[in-house]
Amino acid sequence: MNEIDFAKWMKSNGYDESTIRSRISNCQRVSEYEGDLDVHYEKDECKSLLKRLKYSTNDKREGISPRHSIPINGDIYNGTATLRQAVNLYIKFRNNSHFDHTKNIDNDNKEIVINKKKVDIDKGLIKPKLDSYERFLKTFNISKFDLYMFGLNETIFPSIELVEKQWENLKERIYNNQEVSIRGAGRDAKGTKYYIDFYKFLFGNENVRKDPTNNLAPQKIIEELTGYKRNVNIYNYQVSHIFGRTKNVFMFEAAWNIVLVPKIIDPFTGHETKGIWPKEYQQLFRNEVFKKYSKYINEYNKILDEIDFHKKLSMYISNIDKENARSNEVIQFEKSVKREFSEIVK
DNA sequence: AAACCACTTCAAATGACCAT
DNA sequence: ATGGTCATTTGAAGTGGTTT
Repeated sequence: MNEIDFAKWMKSNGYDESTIRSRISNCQRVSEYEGDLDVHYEKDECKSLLKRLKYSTNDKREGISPRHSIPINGDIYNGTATLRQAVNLYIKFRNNSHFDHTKNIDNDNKEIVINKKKVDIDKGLIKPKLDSYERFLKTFNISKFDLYMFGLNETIFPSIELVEKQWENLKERIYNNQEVSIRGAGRDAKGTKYYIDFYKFLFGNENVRKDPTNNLAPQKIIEELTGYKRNVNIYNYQVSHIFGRTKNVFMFEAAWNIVLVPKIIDPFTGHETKGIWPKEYQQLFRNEVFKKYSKYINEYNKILDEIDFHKKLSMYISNIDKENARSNEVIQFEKSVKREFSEIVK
């Protein structure tokens, strides 16, 4: 649970300081007994949790005990209603936080310190947060929102017709034993041989290749589809896989998974940046992409079912096991391939 | 012992919905 | 329209503990 940003968000929405404290306490109490709110949010936008937090006047009349396990030392109806409301507020915050606190990022750099002992702050045991990106934006008077918008607007996507054609062609190659590339897997690309072997088993395709530079195929694809050639007519853009999964034959070469990202924005798309930044930006970016490419994302998810991926994988793994006792390499491969073939979800 | 603080619980205000 | 019922929302009151 992200108390600090939740507090900022409530503040920017005009909530009273005491209300802010109350709602944070409420949410913390729910988290303590029912699990972290962020986890609930990621799982199902807290739907199952909210179900348990339902308690009507009728329930009260009939003396039904609450469906949640949070102790309430008082009126269950009222208490449950308060907690439910707090969770709903947190959901609201999670749903539009990336828009709301970008607006007033520059207004005040004052930390709202929640539930920290005042002495500790005075003694300097708790330092206010310092973030170089925030300092940078403040110095040059750029709002976070504008930076994000720059990133979204300047990211180059291939045209949708070309994406469509290329995707059909890619699937055809996969299913018809033609050449397809993947990125090398594991240290020194040792895991790649398992991938290549697995694709033989899965589609009878014997022509899956490890990309020689780990990025040659995507470079070429983006060049063909957009007309931009690196260091010839385009500079300081980075070829980037939106959904990763570069060892997955369906994903490494899929044009709908590849974009040109301005290098200045790249830190927000990757994992080297810490804190809320990449999370926020990725959320915005993903929303855009889900709108644009929902057709392909759905199709990809369906393919996972159609090829019966999980069943085939366990068949394949148990096959290797017969010859080759359960080695570390195989365990690594199994983990990796499951990630690479995971469903794409918002 | 007074002031302060975190946290929980409660009561009142509000508004949606429904039957009349 | 009117009144009743209910869920939701809000912040103040209450509680119990710590700090000054």
